[in-house]
Amino acid sequence: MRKPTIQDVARKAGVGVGTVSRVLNNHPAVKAATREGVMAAIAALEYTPNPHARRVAGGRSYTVSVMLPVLSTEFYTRLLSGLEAAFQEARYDVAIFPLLDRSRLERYLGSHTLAYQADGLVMATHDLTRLLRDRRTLTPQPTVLVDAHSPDVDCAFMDNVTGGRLAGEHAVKAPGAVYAMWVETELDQLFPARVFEDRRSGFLSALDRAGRPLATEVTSAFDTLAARNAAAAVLDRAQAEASGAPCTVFAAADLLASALLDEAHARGLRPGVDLRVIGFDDQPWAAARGLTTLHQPVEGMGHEAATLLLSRLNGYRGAPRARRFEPHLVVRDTA
Amino acid sequence: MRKPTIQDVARKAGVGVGTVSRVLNNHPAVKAATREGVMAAIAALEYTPNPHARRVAGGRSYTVSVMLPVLSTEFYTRLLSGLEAAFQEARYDVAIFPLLDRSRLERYLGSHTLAYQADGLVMATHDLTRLLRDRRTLTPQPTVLVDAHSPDVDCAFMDNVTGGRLAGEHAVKAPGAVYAMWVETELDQLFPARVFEDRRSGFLSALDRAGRPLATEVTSAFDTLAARNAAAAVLDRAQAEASGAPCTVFAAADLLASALLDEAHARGLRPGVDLRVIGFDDQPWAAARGLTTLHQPVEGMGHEAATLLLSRLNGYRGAPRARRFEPHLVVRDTA
DNA sequence: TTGTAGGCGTTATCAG
DNA sequence: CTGATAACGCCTACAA
Repeated sequence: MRKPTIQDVARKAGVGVGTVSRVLNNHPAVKAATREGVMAAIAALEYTPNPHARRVAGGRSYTVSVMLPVLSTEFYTRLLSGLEAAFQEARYDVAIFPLLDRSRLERYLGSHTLAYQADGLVMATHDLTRLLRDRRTLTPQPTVLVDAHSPDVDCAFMDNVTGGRLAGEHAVKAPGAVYAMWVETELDQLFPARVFEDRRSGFLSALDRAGRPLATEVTSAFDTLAARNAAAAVLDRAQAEASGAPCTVFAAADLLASALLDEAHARGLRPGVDLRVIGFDDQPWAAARGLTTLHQPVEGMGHEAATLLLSRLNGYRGAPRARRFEPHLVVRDTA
Repeated sequence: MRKPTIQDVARKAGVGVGTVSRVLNNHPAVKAATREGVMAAIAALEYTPNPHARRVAGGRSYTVSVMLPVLSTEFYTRLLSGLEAAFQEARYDVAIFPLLDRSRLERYLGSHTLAYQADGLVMATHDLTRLLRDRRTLTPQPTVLVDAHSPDVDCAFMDNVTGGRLAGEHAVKAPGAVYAMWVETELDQLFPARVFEDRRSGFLSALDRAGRPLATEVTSAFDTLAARNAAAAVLDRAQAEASGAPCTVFAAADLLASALLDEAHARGLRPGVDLRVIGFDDQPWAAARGLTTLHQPVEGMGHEAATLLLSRLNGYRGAPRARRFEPHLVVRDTA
């Protein structure tokens, strides 16, 4: 029960291996009839080309590596979906390298897999290009950044400043006082990121432009309990300072908004009536709870990053390209 | 600046490629002097063997695949460390496949990487052997289960029943009432796991053997806020039912124990004096907070799983082996 | 448009 | 012990 090889396919289809190879790499110069015969043989034998042999033969391995921080947050799940969809379409496999901690990074740097296996590399959130270059652990291979940007390489990133600005512009449409809840800057010192700083600066600029002050802002860890406490703190302030119009609270992540909704509910406050809430992320449950929030085209960003890399793999030479993605406001019941 | 090949090394060392290959695979039949010369050449050239070529020629790629559920919990980080350490020692690379959702599983099943790249497969927590066999997506390759068990394949697993029992035996050493906090059964229906059921059955059997009743038990989601609420519920009960002796609470996960400690503190209760707390996991912070808890040799389990797989890869044929690992109680201040 | 042959970097076999 | 040399599965000229 050996795995079938290109030889087997050629024999079965009654053609030469060269022809099989051509249909595999859909080379144009193959007669339609021949192609179909080969395809049939491939299907019959359940043949899959051996990527290692492909790689050795001088070509490519049709796999790319993706390095990203901790998985399991919705953002990275969606990002991975976007990337994988695009790569799969182009018949590329993806190898995942989660950067759980520093030692793992070291391990990857010395890894054969990173150095050899992949035809290209996508790095999410953290720009490690310089690090990799210094270590010269890998033959320079096409690289693309996603959810991060650098002038040196292709990148696809989310414009969190714009996201914050959109939230701010929506917030000031109502007369009440404005509050905000932020997330503490990233946990891991090794890989600083600045999404929340960006959201904040966009938000503040919008308020500023409207001549509106920010009443109070609180910062919370990215965890449900901390969020609930922060929500309570905000509502304490808001209720103490209550003027006529309902206040607006911008929660810079839906996790925070969820806690705020819970806390408001516990206090008998009706979101959308007694207070306005604007979230950020548009998590799956947001629609059900009527949360007005910012939707990020995360899959789209992943897809675009993959496309950028694929174009390089197909030989594109040119200056680094930057693709910016904008969140958009989804207005629902809470604001 | 082409990457050096085995040819380059052979030339530089003044030997044949066969010899270089032998030292690479540390074949015994190489004179020490020759070996050193080759090693020197390898170092000088910064040569690294091309795993794809190895695969094509010799049949093995020196990489293994690891399929596991969501990363980012401490347990899996430690598990991965144990696995990676052992594999790295044997000069194997590891490819990680996070099973974030069902669609991703489908994707993996059709993946070249899973089918070709790996010489072996380790599956954590979920036994997907049957699924893979049915799909026959891959040439049957050596497989090992870790944190799960099955009579059909090698496995290394944690004995949670024993862990629960140890907690129970420690709990009944003191006279007060006994309470327990459990974690809701796993979120994802696709991959049911039963760690908490096991911990519970061990715990209950110990109480039973000691002729002691369980006063009250509560179940919580695996999340800090839910845990805090559950902790409050337990303490409400405990304070209402208070007898003379301090009660004992077994929190089946340190996440729960942490919330319990917080809630106790908020109520002015002194752990270790006014109530006893036993956790489970021995998370990094447990020592600092003086938490009595169960330590699991997670890295050891990972290491052993890797060792089992490596022995298969080295040709071991024999009945499936099961390696059981036991948590042990770490007694600190809280109980 | 297609088949044949050489080569990719290693391992494995087989003489010496 | 070691050096040739034939695979390994595929791609890519080159020739037909």
